[in-house]
Amino acid sequence: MSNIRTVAKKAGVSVATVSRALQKPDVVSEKTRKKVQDAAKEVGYRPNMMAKVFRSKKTHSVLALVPDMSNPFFARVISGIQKAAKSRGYNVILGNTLGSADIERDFARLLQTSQTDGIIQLSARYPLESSENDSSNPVPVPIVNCCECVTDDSMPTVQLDNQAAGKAMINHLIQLGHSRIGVIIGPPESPLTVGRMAGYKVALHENGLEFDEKLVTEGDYSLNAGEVGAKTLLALEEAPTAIFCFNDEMAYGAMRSIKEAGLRVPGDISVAGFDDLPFSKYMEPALTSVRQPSVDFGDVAVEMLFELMAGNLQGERHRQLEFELVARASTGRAS
Amino acid sequence: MSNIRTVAKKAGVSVATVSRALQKPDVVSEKTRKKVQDAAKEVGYRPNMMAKVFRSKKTHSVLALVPDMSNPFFARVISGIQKAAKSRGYNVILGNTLGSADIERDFARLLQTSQTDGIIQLSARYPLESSENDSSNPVPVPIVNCCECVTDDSMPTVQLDNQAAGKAMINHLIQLGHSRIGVIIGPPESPLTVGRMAGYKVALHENGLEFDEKLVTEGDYSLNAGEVGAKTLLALEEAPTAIFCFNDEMAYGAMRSIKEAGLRVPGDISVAGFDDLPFSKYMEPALTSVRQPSVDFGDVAVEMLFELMAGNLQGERHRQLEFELVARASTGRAS
DNA sequence: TGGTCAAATGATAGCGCTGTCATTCTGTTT
DNA sequence: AAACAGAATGACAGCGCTATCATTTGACCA
Repeated sequence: MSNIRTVAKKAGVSVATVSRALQKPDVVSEKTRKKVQDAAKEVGYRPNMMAKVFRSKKTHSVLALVPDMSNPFFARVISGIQKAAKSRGYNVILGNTLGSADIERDFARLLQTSQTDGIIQLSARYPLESSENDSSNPVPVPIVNCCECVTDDSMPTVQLDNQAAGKAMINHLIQLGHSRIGVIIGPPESPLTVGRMAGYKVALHENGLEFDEKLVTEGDYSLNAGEVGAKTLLALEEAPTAIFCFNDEMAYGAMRSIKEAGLRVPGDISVAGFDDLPFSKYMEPALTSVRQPSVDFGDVAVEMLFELMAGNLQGERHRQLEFELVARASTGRAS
Repeated sequence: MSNIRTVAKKAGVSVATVSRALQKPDVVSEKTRKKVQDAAKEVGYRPNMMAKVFRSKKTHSVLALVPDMSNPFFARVISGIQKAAKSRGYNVILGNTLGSADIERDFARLLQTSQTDGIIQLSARYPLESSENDSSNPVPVPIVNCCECVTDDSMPTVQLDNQAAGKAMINHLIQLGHSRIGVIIGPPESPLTVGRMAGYKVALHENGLEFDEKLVTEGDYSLNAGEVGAKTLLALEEAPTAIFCFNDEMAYGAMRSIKEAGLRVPGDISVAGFDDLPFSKYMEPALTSVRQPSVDFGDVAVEMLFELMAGNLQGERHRQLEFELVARASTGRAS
């Protein structure tokens, strides 16, 4: 393996000049630059990036912490992250945490051991031990939260206005004449769930409707959870005429249960989701949902992370992206 | 940031001993080990992994090259890769190539610049320039192909017997009485497509059926491609009574087109997919498909890659995983 | 021609760690 | 007690590169 010294010898210049010619071409004369480039090509020089990383203390990589890679929504966010990172010459290290705080911490340690320059966290937790979050630390820890909000206000986030989104969807259903609206929520402690639930309650309240706790079922965002949740809601004495699921996959599962029970969507019961996955408009009937700008999430998160890493996070610490209510055939007038 | 020297000083030993105490605890006495560990904790020592990587020439990371992250099948394979890698103390760098050979090469260069120890390639191409594939190179380049096969026989692969799988599905349809079976294939040059098509033809031939080129449509594995492909097939003078899509997403799209045309699945036309995504059994009707052991793919690929990196790839260069035909409601007797 | 200044280049230290080899310590055997 | 083996530790070079500072070169003008 040829190194920088080989090239220097070949080109008849110093190693420093080789380094400069290759890293900041504008500070060497055109003649030497050419000489160095030719020499490099001739000896098949490939810079040892690890040496560079070691010396320059920049790994040029970011860590993406994601609870579940095979969740299509996250997959899309990640692909946005990766694209944005790549365009800045950065690599993405994948941290599939399976929702475990231990695994998260484990991965986050990559930051402390100089293996990554920053972290984008897709779940609601601050991934480092709190001792590391020491506010006495003058340098901000380069971590950005994406899609989820965190209670810890100091952590920069890019997120949706989940309350507004929840409210918008419930309003949509109320306008269609529904008054008993079931919800299949995510983990109750998640800020995301809390936000959407708040929107749910506000919308009910503003329309003079009572909140009924029995209409709230908990799920884990899986197809199966939607199936089970819908069954639970259908079994109620006063079953809802509409079900709002906190992600599309649960909505798919819910629709399955409803059809199995011999009911029609939306004839007998309306179903709405959240995320608006590409598949949702292919559902039968096509699913009403709240579109999240998944790829943009990745984009903005990377942008914020870079500002943070550069030490000049300008503007909002908490940025909000726009959602869009996409009304399709799965929601209709209350029967 | 405290370094190894700080710890050495604190513990009253040499830096070499600190390194040993932390990296290979069994070669130092229990007393010093304890001393070092305490000192390390006291000064908050975090080893600089980049220095270690640089020095030891092992990045402890592998690159996963994937054409499309948001394809659920790939997402699952990747999550298998990441899990297997992590269990060996390795990180996964994500290379979303969007199918572009240039981007692939770009990423693959991480190998040549010592930024990664090995590559798992999820598409059919050899990612490096062919000059790098020089067989005169005594050290095998640590690249494993996963899910796709490659024509280049020298590249280790883990794959399905696509021909057998294609044949099995066609046989299933023939047994149901279908004789005009449409297919929506992937990129025609892909070995994966070639294999499944070969199975298609063999099954036809063995059952005394004619191959009709008009029944073959090309797609790009997207929902939309399935939709378009099915429309094309339905518009044929002699439309097929069954459609076999080379992945599940295209099957979802196809089912949509069929229903839109006022036909029923499987009453008027049967539909089958490939991959058996978790969602497929939630489809209405539930989709008949070929199950691929997606997570296992990742597992085995990592295992092979490690053997390769250790320089002792034992056993088969081309490993095969078992598929399973999952017959569900979307395929039925020919009308 | 000589002086001045900026541009270009060279020389060199050292990033934090590990691998190698030399040295010291420990316990056992004669 | 001497001899010795093996375990434990120390000393130190150096991985390939970049950052820093020193030096040289070249352009320009008085």
